[in-house]
Amino acid sequence: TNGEKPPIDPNNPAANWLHARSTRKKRCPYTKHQTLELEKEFLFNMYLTRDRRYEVARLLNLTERQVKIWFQNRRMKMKKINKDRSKDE
Amino acid sequence: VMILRSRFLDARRKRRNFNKQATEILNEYFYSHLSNPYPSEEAKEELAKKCGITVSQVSNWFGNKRIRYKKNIGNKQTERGAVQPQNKMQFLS
DNA sequence: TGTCTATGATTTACGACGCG
DNA sequence: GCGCGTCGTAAATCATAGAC
Repeated sequence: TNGEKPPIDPNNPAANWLHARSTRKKRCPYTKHQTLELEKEFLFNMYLTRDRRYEVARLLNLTERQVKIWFQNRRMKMKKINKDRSKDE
Repeated sequence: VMILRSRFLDARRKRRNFNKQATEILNEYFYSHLSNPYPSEEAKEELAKKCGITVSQVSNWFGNKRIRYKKNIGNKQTERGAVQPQNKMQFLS
């Protein structure tokens, strides 16, 4: 839903495949401590209540949105791991 | 058996570069669909089978390829190989 | 053998879309 | 409509095979 062309557009690379959000927050790797605590919380429950999300965010100095998205990504990761394991025969 | 199994799992866990033929197949698909290098789930499955890798690995490869290709535009990286003179990228006007 | 860089995998952050 | 769910992805980063 927007452009943001790479620096150059030599001839016609046919690379119109969009994407490239200009307003996106840059990825910021979490600290070992943050990741460890998030993993512990995930072990306790894969889904967060509103209150728990607020508390975790406050404790780890992350936004609630970051915590919410971390859990979403973590659930996807778990799904992939389970899929790979099941293909182990 | 446990030892063999764990050894097998360990061996698989280690990353290995894909063999030349697999890379050629993936590149051929990529460059012949340059205007829209996003294989469908079905296409990914077929590529995975032909390359002897998993669908996830195909997805990883295309993700890496798209971003790294973009980062090179302007470079001489027309990358040899699969692009036939009679390119297939048409329409989309 | 000891650098490095290319490559496959993983980690953040969203957009698109679904459901209650 | 909102709010949180999944799915597929971009982009940055990680880990280390492998080339040199």
